[in-house]
Amino acid sequence: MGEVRVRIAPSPSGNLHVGTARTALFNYLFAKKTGGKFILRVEDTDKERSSEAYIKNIFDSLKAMGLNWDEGPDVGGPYAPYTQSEKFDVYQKYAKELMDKGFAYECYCTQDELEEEKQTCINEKRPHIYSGRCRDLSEEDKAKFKREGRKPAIRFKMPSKIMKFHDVIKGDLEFDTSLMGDFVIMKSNGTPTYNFAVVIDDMQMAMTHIIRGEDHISNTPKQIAIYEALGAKVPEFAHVGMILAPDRTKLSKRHGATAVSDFIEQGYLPEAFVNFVALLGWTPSDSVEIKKLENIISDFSLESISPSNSVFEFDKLNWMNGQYIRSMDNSELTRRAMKYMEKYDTSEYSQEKLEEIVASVKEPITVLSEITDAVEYYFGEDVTYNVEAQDILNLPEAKEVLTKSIDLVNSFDFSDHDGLVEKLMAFRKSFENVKPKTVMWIIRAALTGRLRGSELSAVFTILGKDRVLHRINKAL
RNA sequence: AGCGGCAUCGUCUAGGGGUUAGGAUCACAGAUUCUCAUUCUGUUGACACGGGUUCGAAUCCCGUUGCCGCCGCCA
Repeated sequence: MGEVRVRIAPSPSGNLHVGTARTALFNYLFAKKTGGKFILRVEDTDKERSSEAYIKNIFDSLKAMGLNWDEGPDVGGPYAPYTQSEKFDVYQKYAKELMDKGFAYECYCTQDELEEEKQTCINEKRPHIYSGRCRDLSEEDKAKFKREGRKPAIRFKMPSKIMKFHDVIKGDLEFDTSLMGDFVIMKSNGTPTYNFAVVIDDMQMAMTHIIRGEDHISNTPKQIAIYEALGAKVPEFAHVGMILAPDRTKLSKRHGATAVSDFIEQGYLPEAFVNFVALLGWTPSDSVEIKKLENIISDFSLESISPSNSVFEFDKLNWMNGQYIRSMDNSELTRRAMKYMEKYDTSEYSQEKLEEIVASVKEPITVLSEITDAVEYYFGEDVTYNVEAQDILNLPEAKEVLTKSIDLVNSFDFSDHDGLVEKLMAFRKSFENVKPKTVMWIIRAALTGRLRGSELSAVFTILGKDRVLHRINKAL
């Protein structure tokens, strides 16, 4: 077998979808594993629904996930162009070839006629298949239709037979193509339909394996028929199950995020996202689930992908993202967290201090966007107290604790963190009738306005003596 | 309606004629503790149903059911 060539062929009619992202990932993994090429092709034959903004989103998302392509619209390659709208003439050429060889014919049916035919089938409870009434149109008929101003579409003559093919993931598949009817390959406006354009491109671009969602299984016999009519080599197929929302319907806007960029925007790390998505259908052989892309590559195989659909649940994604956040080094984490701290004046802190802040709040965080709220009390002179904090500060013992804590703070050497912790630990146990935990709560409430957050020692050192005293006095 | 695919804890999955049906996540409990959390330990929880083949079926076969997909001059 020669070099493996696989592709991801998104249609730029929306941002990069989670399902497309996973298909891209599997293609990428397979290419890297086999030393082959991963190609990006833009399927924008439907001009109305395609846009530049979506193309950019798709490219950016793929790059963010680390799925870099060897050939594509931007980087070029030996089979350029990699954008379908730039090669309409090519499809026309092949459509003509198919007509010349008798594999295709012009169809002058109007939308209304087609619709009527379909309704009849439905009423008679027959499968709705195009009748093929234009198969044997005479030249006079054609001329007549043309005079009426009708523009022909081109249909492929679907041979009637039992078509069998092997799918790397699903196994042996069998279809009765007599149930499919002659389908359109060129629309009357001169542009190709999906089923035709993919085949032409995959053939021209010498794809060896077609790895895609199982929503394309039923299209496969049609595509194979075109390959055969063209005398081209049929590639291997591998159909991956669908990704479903928790309610087991198709993942859509109403379930929240569906685009990779939505997830990144919310603060999911692209590397965590890729890792999670890989686990939808693929399992590491050593059962270590947290794995970098390069380690997944060596362990990957197409055959081991699960044939069934999988439900996309946030629980595990959140857990995994938290794992990535906690294991990331602080300077990198801070760099990525900056955009979630834009509402604050971060200039009051040095880079080093900012890293301390981020490090001190990162533990409970599952998505980066939670940083915004988590660091709130590190900015500004005063804090606002939430309900829990108010209750604690209203405790009768609060006044005593806070008053005494002023002496404690005055005794601190803010440059000696260990010493500070030692004094703090002693302080919390120094009350006879106030529990250590409550002592800490009172101070925490005064300094941060809440009962949860960074370790208190970190709050002290980051805030600094002046602001600590200010907040204690304010609380008093 | 027809055609195709799929079916193991709630979810992601391992396994694939004889297993205490394994792991991860979630939930719950305990331990640790500068609050919450993290971390650690433990617990609950599954082979869709009915036939068949077999000494033996969750595993193979058939059927049923359920879910998903396709039946477009969308991709």
